Amino acid sequence: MNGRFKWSMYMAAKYQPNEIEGKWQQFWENERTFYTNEASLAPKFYMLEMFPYPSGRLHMGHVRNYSIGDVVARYKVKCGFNVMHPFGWDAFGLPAENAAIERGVHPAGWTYANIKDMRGQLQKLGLGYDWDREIATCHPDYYKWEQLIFLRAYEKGLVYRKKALVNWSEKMQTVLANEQVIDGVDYRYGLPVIQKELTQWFFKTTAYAEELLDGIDNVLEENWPRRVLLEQRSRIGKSHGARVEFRLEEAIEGETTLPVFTTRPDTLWGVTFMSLAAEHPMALKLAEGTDKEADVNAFIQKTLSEDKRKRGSEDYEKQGVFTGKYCTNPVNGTKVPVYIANFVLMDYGTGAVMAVPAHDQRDFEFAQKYGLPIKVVIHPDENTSLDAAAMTEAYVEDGVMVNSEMFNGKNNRESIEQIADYLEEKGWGGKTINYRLRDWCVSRQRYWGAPIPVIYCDKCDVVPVAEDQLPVMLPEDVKFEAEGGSPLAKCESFVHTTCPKCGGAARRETDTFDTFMESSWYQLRYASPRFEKGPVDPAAIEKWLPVDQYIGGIEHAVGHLMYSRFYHRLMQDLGFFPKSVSPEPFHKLLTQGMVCKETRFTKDENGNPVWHTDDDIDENGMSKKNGQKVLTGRVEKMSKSKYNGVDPEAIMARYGVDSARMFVLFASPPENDLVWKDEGVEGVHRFLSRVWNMVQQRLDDLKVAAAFDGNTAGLSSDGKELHKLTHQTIKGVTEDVHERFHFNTAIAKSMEFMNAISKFRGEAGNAQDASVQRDAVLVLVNLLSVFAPHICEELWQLLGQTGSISTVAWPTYDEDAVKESTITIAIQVMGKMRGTVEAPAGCSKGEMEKLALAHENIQKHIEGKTVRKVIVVPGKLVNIVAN
RNA sequence: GCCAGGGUGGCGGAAUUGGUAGACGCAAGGGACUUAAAAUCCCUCGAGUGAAAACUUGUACGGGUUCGAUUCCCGUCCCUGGUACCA
Repeated sequence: MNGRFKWSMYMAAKYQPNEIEGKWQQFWENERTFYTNEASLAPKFYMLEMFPYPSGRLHMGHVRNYSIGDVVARYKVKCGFNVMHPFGWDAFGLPAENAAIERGVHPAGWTYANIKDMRGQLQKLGLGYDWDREIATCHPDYYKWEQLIFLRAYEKGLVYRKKALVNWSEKMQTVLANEQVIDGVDYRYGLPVIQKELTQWFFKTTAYAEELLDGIDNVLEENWPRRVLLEQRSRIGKSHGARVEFRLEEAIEGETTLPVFTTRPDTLWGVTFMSLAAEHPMALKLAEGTDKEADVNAFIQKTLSEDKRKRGSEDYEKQGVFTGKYCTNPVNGTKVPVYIANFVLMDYGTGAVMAVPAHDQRDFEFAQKYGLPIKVVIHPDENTSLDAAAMTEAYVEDGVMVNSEMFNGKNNRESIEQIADYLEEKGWGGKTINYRLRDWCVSRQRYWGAPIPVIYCDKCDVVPVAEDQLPVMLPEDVKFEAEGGSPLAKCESFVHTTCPKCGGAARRETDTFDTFMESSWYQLRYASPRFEKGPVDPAAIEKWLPVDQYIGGIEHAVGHLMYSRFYHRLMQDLGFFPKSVSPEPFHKLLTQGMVCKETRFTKDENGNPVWHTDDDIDENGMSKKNGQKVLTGRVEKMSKSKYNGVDPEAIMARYGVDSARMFVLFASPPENDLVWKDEGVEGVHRFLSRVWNMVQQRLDDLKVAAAFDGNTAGLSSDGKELHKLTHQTIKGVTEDVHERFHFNTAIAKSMEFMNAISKFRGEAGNAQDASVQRDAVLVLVNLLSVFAPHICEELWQLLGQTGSISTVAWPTYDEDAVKESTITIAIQVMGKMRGTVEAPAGCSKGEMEKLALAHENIQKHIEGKTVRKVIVVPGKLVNIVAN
């Protein structure tokens, strides 16, 4: 013990997380540490993670998502922000209905029980939420506002009805969601699913295409992951082109022209036929009453009955049928045959395509198959011409226009705009912009969702439910069966109603909303979760929106994130909150990676894998199921089917919450996939134990030491080093946490700091050393408290500090204290490392060069050579060029 | 096919602007303590040569720019994700 601090002589208590964690969770709840203070004048910070579906079981993906969010929220609290960090439940959805069918439990009961269970599990994670703001989207107080928003949008013409195809199972007499259809058959019986047309409700998302693009350019560009923006841009799919109207031989239902969209008006003179989608409204009409009618009908029926996914697949054979009709190319009066083709999509452009086989590969293949003419209108250049008869594929590159009247000899790319202007001038079409984005179909033929507030009357047609009649409640007394259609449609008491207009007998809409409707505006509702006069309190929106930091899975890159961006603008335009609020709901986005684990398996007699959990394997690596040697498979996303999931509760029970949280933060940066390793959790658990033991062992010294006054003069050289490292660590950790969210490196720096503190032994009797050690330990606990809050609260208290570490200010560093007094200079000869030398900080270039040349090993390397040049990077490196 | 992002020890990952590659952790090996084990602590740890000092080599592969390249440029291979008859 000579020259050292006394160590506590009693046996310090071992780190036992389960004994302290509950206590501090209760403390935060009692003190309302993480509840928003509406009266606070501090700047606001709205922190939000994507809310979960209440499946009933917390999984590691949740632990990761919410741990990341909690670090940011805790950090912002410590930085003095007035933080709003709410939580809720995306509570409508299919699993509840499946549970009802399979186990006879009511979706509502099942859902609320799951919420209770999951809330308990989350609270055990020690997450700092404002539970006063909790919402569940299946609650009428939530969905009634959604119904109101829908009605207002309907009034404004932003909602409409049209026919659309759905997946229909004859066996089950019901509509299936896309995920319930696997390779064209249903998930339950494996029987065929057909496409059936139903009238459904749509939001006019397309009206916002341009605004959604503007938001990306003006607000999100720097703040959202590039990947997500790219996916959103490509989903919106803006493309410039021209509309061209081909004349029909005779009017069909009053239509005299067949409009097409093309991005290549420069190939207009090369059109040799026309292709229509099978769904095109004119498809059936064209052949009506002709000898082609039977063939055309058969072809359309065949195409429509095929699975959407199959139609989109690569090896799908391009087929078509001639309608017997022709239309006329306005620019040159050429009559071209009209075909129905199975590769033309009704969803894009006008559902009709002008076919230019010479310059489009699909049209080329189609023309060859059906013996249609190929007409070249672009040559690669003046000296190279194409021969249609000799072509083996379409020429899609740029070149010189030919056979195109007044455009002959011109560059095709440069002529595109002029041709569009020419069409406009002649009244044959004109410039246009087309979007890939489709209107949003919100009708779902399911029970467990928000009812669409509409009534159908034989006399008055479609009648919206009066606003004072909202909510249209989801009835509870319904039967759930796998077969026989929607429970809501069979619920007589729900369906039969009176018409609000004429008072006669009428029927209610029995479809419910897509669950993306609920998740599109929950971030707005959180600002005033119990507001009774509307979906949102405008004052609260002005105060809290936008969300400053949003965190969630990359799988929502387009779906949820596109719908909520649309919905935010929609609600703003409907006047629910003012235009002064940002048009974007989420200003910063972090998309975290998946939680994965290696898979373990044996093989059955057919060579197919039989997945194993860790518990299925004995200590010799053999299967308890079949006695075979267990093999290790790829690292894959944790899933029930692969048996590679890890139960968060088991981990928490074994290592404690802080270790579980810390591991998911330390194992990799948030945006990467995380590979789960039990040994890794043990590692961070060991680290936390070392912190715990260090504080316990030095507690007596730490408690009696005076607060460090910042005066470094009296410190021993080790003391000076520790003081410097303290400030360097604050700087490094702050930078890692602040914008980069690189918690893995922040934790690594804390570990290095901890290792240095453990090694530190102050000079005997040096009070300044004792103080600087105290300062270091307090800083360590403060920094770690955002990652491992429970142990840090306990240690903070143990160290005799008052208050909660959760509300103590984040430490700040002194720029001078961070600076090194001596620097290590790297010395290279011809760019190769040959040694290092210590030099005082601020050492001049000349001195650096002198020190480098004097280095023993360097002399050896430059011996007998001429020094041509010496490159000196101040404070870093000297490179000697010699030969 | 197209678009995007990657490829660094046995593993997860560091290296923020071109300047000492491999921080931190895991695993592994060796040692201390113990009757023993666990726990804990100490040491080693990219590959090769060497007793050591040191040297060679090394960030998918092949080139280039540079005094100097994991980092910048060109080409190739591989992986992951998104998207796909988009007219």
